[in-house]
Amino acid sequence: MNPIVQEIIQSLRKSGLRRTKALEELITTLLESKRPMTLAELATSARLADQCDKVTVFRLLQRLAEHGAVRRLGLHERAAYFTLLIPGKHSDYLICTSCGSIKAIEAPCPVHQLEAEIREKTGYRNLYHELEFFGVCPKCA
Amino acid sequence: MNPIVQEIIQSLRKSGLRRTKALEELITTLLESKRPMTLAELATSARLADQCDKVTVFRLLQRLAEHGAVRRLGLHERAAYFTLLIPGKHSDYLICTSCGSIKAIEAPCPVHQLEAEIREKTGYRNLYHELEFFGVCPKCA
DNA sequence: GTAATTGCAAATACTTTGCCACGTA
DNA sequence: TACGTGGCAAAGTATTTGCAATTAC
Repeated sequence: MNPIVQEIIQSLRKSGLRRTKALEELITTLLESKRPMTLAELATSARLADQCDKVTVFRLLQRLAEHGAVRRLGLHERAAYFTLLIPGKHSDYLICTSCGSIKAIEAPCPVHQLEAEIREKTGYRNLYHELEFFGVCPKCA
Repeated sequence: MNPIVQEIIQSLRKSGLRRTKALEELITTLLESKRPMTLAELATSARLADQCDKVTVFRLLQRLAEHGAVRRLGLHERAAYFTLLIPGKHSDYLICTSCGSIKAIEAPCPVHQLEAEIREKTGYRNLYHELEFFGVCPKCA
């Protein structure tokens, strides 16, 4: 099994979470995905569909978010999107408003400077940001 | 009545929308608000609560969004947020993850350069972005 | 054995649609 | 008059909770 998955689970176990098959598969699925996924997508994905109930995936995501292992994103859909939170990694996204495709943006994020300013000037704690670009992709146009 | 509201309604009338009291009050409310608002907030706001049904507000917002007069935002809540789209104006937001307060950020948006690059390199049309900062505000911390 | 985890069912929250009456132009 | 608009009720979609059974450690 993927050593990064092992590492994440190890860290979670210290917080009292138990190592279950569903947890393992969920983290693996999120890690393999190159974009955020919805609860419905996760629950019906190859690794999880026959593994456990949708509600279980929901509760796992909830716990993982509480422990800072995943982040819940907006991304403009009615359903919430989830992504693994890996220290040092950050993604902004490019989303097609027509077909809904989501791509991570390669370019370095231009927001860190402003984020630092806001942190200083406003005194907000645990600051992070979410940046998305919306438009109609070439295929749809 | 506010001349900007008049102007917006004029422009909408050219697209076939009719001037109704509810439309007027909705646009005025959105214009007066310094932050995006949810459907529920709008429907129960001073100007609209006794004016019309929630469903009517919903449909108005829908029409306005279709005609590019309002934009629907994510902002991480379960409910969608709406904001008037005024040419030349753009806001990024600072949101408290604890109390949910939303503030527009004064500083100039640092993303336009990247947005231009993406427009060129990817060929996406009608590109725009949404940028939010999340953190715990001083009051909540 | 104990506490975390799970499944299933049901409750909630928010959004969206249908249908017919009404108002604007 | 004609067609956009409004209200009310109901359906749809996504999320969240309750509780008893199960599993990890």
